[in-house]
Amino acid sequence: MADTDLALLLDRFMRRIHAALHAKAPDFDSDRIGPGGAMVLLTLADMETAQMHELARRVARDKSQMTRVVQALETKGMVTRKPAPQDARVSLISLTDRGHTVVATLRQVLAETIDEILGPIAEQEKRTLRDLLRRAMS
Amino acid sequence: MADTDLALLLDRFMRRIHAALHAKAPDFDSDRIGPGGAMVLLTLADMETAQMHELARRVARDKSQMTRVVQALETKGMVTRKPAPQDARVSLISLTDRGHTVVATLRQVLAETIDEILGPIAEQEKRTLRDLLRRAMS
DNA sequence: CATATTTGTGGACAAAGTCCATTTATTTGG
DNA sequence: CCAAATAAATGGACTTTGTCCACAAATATG
Repeated sequence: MADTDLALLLDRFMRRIHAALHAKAPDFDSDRIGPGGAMVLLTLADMETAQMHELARRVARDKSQMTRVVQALETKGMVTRKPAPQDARVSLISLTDRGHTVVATLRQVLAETIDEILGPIAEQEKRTLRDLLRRAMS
Repeated sequence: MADTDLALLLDRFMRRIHAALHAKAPDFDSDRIGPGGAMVLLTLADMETAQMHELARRVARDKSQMTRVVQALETKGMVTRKPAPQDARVSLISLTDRGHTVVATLRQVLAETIDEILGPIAEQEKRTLRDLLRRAMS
């Protein structure tokens, strides 16, 4: 029942992350990847290659919006899109070299930011937190 | 370093919550409170009465946007705004009876939703999760 | 008391999200 | 084997959120 608070906490957490990124990352922001683009890039880094609808499902965004986000990332040279051999309907998205570079710096800034936010809790607990979320979100 | 994943996990979590609310809550949605409005209402329920800028800080939104959100909630009869006695600049926001009712149903739906999402993890662990977040977010 | 600072509001614009229709491929079941 | 259903991706049109800036009014400060 007090689970309700979780929503507030999560919301605040995400917003703090975004605010911090916005404030501290000139690189990140000069590329004009938004939070949306960033999530897609990070997800792609995990998946190596993905179809649009997989991607949309994973980051929980509308597929039409995913089209636009990916298009934006493509014109910035961070992802490529090529047709799948077995199924002509699907496009396979993957990171370019530039994309990987961006992900690397993005990860670094993100890690710093999250570390700051998670200052009050111990190293061990962070691991617990991550594991719990991972299990819940799988 | 692998903290990075946390951002993805949190993002997915929040989006799942929003999607679920959007899908399952006719009440919630017929009132046309958005996610933003909902967060404000929940926060207000915790604070009992709050100044605009406090509220804005707590839910991590721009103050000008907070103005608009609160105005919207006010015209829906969920919050009231009255000038503070000691300082004529500030308005004190608080929930109306209707606001409390909405918060109650909102909490219920939210709790269900989160419970579904957190299905994979145990009761005890949920408590841990909540505590960790609360400590980090304070 | 002049000057900063704080609080809230509003305008104008940019970004994100939502819903619906459409096109092109692929399955499916009769 | 082929109509009909389904799936993948895109685009249009619109609403909601978010951001940045300027400003008015009240209060704090030196």
